[in-house]
Amino acid sequence: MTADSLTKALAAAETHCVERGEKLTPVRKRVLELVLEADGPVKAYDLLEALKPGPGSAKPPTVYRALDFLMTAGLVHKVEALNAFVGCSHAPDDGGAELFICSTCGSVEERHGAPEPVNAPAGFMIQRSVVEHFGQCANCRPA
Amino acid sequence: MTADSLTKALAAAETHCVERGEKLTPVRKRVLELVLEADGPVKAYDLLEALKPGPGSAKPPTVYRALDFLMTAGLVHKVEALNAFVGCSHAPDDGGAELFICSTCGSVEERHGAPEPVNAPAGFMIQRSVVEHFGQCANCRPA
DNA sequence: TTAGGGGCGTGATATTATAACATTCGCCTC
DNA sequence: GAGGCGAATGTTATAATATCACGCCCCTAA
Repeated sequence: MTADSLTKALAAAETHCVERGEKLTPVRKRVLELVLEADGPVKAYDLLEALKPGPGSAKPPTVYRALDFLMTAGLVHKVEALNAFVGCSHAPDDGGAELFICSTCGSVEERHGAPEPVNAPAGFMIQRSVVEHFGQCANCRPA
Repeated sequence: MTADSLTKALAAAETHCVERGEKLTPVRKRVLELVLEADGPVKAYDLLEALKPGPGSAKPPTVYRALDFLMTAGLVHKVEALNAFVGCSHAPDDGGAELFICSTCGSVEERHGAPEPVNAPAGFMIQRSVVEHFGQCANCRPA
């Protein structure tokens, strides 16, 4: 992500939060920035490291609270299979996304609006779906 | 799962392993049994507790090694979003399954053969997919 | 017999995440 | 301005999940 688009994304995130009646505080904004800057999924404790140039502040709850907020706001997704986090590249419209993660270069592509599963159990009401595909992206695909 | 079908499942698992040139050792068999007995996803450390009636044996690596083996053999699936494990209810044919997990009663339904995602990035080659749906099963669904 | 490998025991430690309580800050009301 | 309230954050500790590293035992094949 370029510096320019990063700035835009942060501004858009701020607007999005305000519309929801919430605040994108400095800590939250900084965490979002770090997640967006990364070129792939980021670990919570890597964020924690990045957050503390100074001596004291930045303990685990700090980063987990920020991540929780950002996930609830739809600005960040958790990659469950990696215990890592990625920035949401779409308009933060809904809660669910389909992720395509390249195991070679770490890039993540995000898709929304996947169809309902065709073979769900009868009467099952889906509330949240985790869909993560791991493999090789076009660039990393072996010839 | 009834005691009878549990016995059958264990026998089938044993056969399956032998066909693959592998051994369903007592530890592995006991772990599989515990996973199958449970009526929902099981945590590794709960298995660990269940494994040690005696004083010494059963440390984390024991159960994780057994789970790794069983997952590789296709006998157990990991629920990534829960860091928990479920027995495979199908013939252990392939590596991927689609899971429907009831958040109320904890029951898990498993489906195989989901269609390829319709909107994958161009050229992306999927190697492994994690698909987990959380919600309410027909029995637990609010009226 | 003697390696060699697989499976497992064991102790230590790494990694991921949360609980519980204190503090600060803005805001509203009185 | 004083006081109270709630949201956000700081802080300490600990829980929960997972792996590393080493060594032993057993089997088997040369």
